[in-house]
Amino acid sequence: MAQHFNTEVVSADSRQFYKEMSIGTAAPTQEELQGVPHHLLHHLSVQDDYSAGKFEKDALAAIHNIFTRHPVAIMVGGSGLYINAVCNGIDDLPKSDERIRQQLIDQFENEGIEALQAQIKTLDPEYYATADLQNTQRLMRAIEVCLLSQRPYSSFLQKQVQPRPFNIIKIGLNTDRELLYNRINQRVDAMVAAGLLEEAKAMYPHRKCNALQTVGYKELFEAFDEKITVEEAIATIKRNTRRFAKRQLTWFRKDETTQWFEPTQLEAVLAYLNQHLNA
RNA sequence: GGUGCCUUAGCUCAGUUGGUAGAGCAAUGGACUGAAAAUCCAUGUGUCCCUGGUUCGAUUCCUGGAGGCACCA
Repeated sequence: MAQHFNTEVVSADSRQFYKEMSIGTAAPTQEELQGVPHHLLHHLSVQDDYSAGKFEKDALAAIHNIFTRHPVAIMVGGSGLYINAVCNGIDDLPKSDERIRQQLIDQFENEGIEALQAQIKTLDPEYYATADLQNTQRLMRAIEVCLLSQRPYSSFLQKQVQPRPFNIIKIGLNTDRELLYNRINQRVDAMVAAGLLEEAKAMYPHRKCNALQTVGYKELFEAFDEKITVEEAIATIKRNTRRFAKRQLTWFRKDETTQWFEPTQLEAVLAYLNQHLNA
């Protein structure tokens, strides 16, 4: 598609950002890039902090950069929250604070989820009323925002779509579930054949980094710690990738402006795009 | 060929003193505002191998058969 429009690509894949992670993230090879310039691909190290908020800024900068040369830009990827941040905007929340986050993790481990629930009930009753009270990560983030800002977390959530100075056309790709799962299983085997174990081994010292909380690596770390066998780890990678694909579909199906195609329907996608670009 | 055991959800198995069934895993649906390939919520899955018999009623008991495993020959 980028070749058809003679333009460039912005990656919205939150794991292909990291230059040390190529095999396990199925990052495109030099050959697959086909000479098309790609932005926000392998531009970070696994030790870097990154977030949806930073991605919004970086991606918008990359898109405007492309617009100085081409009338069309293409964003590709799988991380729904990150794509939403670019398409709709993300509210200006305080960014995470390592010290407070560690305090909350300690509190959770010592006092349980009830302590977090009680705290958010006091700090932000409005959020408490609708929050997923079993989701410790989300509770900790909400408490963190309240503590950092001295304001309720819910007061930041505008839920307003930010206007963008460009039109957005959304294309979704999906196929028969059995075929999709077969291809996922084959892809994992191909990763293993391409040296996934060696890549994961090299990342083992960084296993605590957020970037390594990733399907394909976290399971192998368990095998390196001899908690499971390598065969079990590979089977679990396949299962977790299937589940991840299902969650992606759940996320993207919610957006009614997305037009869905089979992955093989390049001509139909191009026809759809041309029709909407001229409109 | 003989003897014994087994056959129940996609898989591994539990169970019904006879009233058509349930765990784990897999799977399915959903949520999602700086950890998002993260995190969290919800939900079933059935000719109980086939056949005839006993019975108001059989997946359960009995006859015969099929398939599997083990041992003996």
